[in-house]
Amino acid sequence: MVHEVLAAVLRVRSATVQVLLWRRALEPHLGRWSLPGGRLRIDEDVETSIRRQLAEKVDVRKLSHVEQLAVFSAPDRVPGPRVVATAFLGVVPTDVDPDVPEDTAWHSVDNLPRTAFDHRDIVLRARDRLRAKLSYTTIGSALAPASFTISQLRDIYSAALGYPVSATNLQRVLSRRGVLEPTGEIAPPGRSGGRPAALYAFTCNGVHVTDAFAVLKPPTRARQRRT
Amino acid sequence: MVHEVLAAVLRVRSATVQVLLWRRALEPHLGRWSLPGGRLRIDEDVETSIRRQLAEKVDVRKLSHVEQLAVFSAPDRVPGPRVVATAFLGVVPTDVDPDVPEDTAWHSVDNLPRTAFDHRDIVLRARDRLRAKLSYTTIGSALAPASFTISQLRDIYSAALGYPVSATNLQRVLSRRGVLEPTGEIAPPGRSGGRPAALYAFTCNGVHVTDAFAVLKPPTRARQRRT
DNA sequence: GCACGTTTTCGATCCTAAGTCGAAAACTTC
DNA sequence: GAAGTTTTCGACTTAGGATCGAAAACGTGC
Repeated sequence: MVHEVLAAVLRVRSATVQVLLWRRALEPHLGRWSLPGGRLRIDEDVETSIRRQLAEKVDVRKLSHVEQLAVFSAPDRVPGPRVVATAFLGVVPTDVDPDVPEDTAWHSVDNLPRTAFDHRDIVLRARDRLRAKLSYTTIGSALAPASFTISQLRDIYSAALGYPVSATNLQRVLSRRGVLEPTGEIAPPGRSGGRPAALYAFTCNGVHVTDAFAVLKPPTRARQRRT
Repeated sequence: MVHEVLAAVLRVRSATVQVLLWRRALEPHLGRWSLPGGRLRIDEDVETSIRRQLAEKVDVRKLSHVEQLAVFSAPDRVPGPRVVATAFLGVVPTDVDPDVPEDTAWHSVDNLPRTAFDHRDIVLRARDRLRAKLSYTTIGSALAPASFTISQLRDIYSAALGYPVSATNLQRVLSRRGVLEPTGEIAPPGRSGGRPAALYAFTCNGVHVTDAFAVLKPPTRARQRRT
């Protein structure tokens, strides 16, 4: 049984969430758009494999985040011999613009072209995962550049979530969680003036779940009553 | 490449979280405890497969919940030919006690016996997933019986989370979310007296994420400012 | 029958943290 | 210097979880 790895690599650009797709040059589904990936080799685990294939095929070496999404295993998901796929969610920061080959391009996830196989399902699943994780993890740090103004960060969050976000609230929520800190630098004001914005950066390296997002927390003052 | 499906089936019993394991009768790792599961057949997807194998092997037909956990794919995770595993989290309510074969038994996840391969990692991952999901989904309905008192539910949550939970708070949190409702019936008081408890039931069928657990919510009054 | 222990239930209060608003600050261009 | 822009910050409101204690409803023992 063949096992393949696929990745929905997402980024935020021009106020939309985009996914990296490449146009199939072979049957079946010639001309349709599909996710990068390929066969799992015998000597690598799935995460190593997807990182290798992304680096080889589409020149995305500096993904800011990669995580498992789900296994897609419907027997007829691709024509011909059985192929089980492990799908990944990948994230690229807004400021990097990796060179991509001729046959690949970024597409808005809200306006996908004709996709191959079950890849549309995978893309939408990846988008939903990203949105959900913005609430309770530091995955925003994978979307944002190394340093940014609060307005820029608000635009990223707004685009990823699909609705307007308050800059004031965003700053307070992230600051309270201790994942945001000012760099001390100041960004030059825009062409139309306005107060120069302070630059911020995420304090965390990597994406992790924020503690204290959970409900039904453990008791604060350890009363050792028998429940 | 061989693909197998495995399940960490969890339940709460005697104030602990337990997992269903069976004792290997073959080499390698003869005598160690391992997760139920087996090979993926050519004509079934992974979820169909794990449900079939659980029903066949350990007589667990009425799982209250099943979900994908992760893919385990280290090249050397099992000796011999390569085997990639899709791991599942399964849940059984506290009140049912399925017949299990001779060579299987429930073990506390906090005190696991000698386990085979990477199955210990899978069990611990399943436990963590269960704990996290108690916060923001209705997975508690999969742990609990069809009807229960608040005290019983508190004991289930306390055991699953590993720390004492307030019955008052638990009831209010679940009620506010609209997933808990009184059945109208009354449970008989215990041997030592006490006010008889009202019986409750979950209003939801199946496990789903509670909306309104998210932070950075969409604006309530749709101000259409250009953000 | 009545005091006592037990368990459940419910209201009241506290507190943390998110959502909202508006004014002040700091720049631009005209 | 006046007007327009954008950022920043404090103050307030609101929501919802955490905690406490009293009242309710039962049994038991004297």
